[in-house]
Amino acid sequence: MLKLFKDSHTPLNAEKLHKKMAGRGADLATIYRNLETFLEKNLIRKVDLGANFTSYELSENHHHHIVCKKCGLVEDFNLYPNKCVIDRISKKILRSSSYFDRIMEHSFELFGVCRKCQD
Amino acid sequence: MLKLFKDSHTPLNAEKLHKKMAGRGADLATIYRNLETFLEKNLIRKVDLGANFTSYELSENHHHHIVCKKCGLVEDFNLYPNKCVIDRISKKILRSSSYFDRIMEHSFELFGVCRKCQD
DNA sequence: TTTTTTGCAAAAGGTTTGCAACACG
DNA sequence: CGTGTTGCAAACCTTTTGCAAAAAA
Repeated sequence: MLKLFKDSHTPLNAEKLHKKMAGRGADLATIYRNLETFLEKNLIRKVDLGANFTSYELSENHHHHIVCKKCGLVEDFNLYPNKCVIDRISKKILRSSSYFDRIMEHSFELFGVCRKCQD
Repeated sequence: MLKLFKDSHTPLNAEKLHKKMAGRGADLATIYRNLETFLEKNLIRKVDLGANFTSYELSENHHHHIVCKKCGLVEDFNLYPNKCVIDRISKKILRSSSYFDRIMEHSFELFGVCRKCQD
């Protein structure tokens, strides 16, 4: 199942994984249980692309996404390789926070309309 | 219902709105329908705080949140008033994008553990 | 044999929808 | 009246859970 993630260039959700595994019979319940396990081991992380379901992707190679609101096209981006823009900003924000002194994760995705859908 | 949003310092979800309206009988279905209407009019926007439900807040006064992963405490932040940090970054990202030349929205939330829960 | 993982079916939880009753212009 | 809004109940969809069968150790 982790291989499916490696072979995919976009985040996957349970449904997509299920389809990709069709034949080698992996039940949806099993998929969800495996996802849970991978999350605990920090092998994957949740990605919210604005849909009514959760997607997942490998934790390695941290990056973010631009999502087309019409067709769902997903493009990765990573301004500075090996160093997330948000980390620098997070530190600044943390200094001005009244209740937190530790940040562990962040969500950051852009939503627009891709060139194809624009026309 | 919009007043409830104005009176709240945190994003609200359908369930919370329902409770706050208890007595003046607003059905959950009605609440969801109203939320949908407000979204279309851009009066409110969706906020994903990592839970299994969607929260909403007024569109005015754009800002983002730090969420405690343990107790759910939400703190707003806004590094530069009236000017979202992300907008500047978005432009840079857009320049390096192969498929997009327009971005309309973004998600950006931080997740950590608040001081109280840290102990 | 003991432990862990799987499939199936049922349940759960949030959200949406159909429809008839109601409110409003 | 005619249009739009509400409540209720049922439906929907994603995700979770119980349990017994199957696989692995």
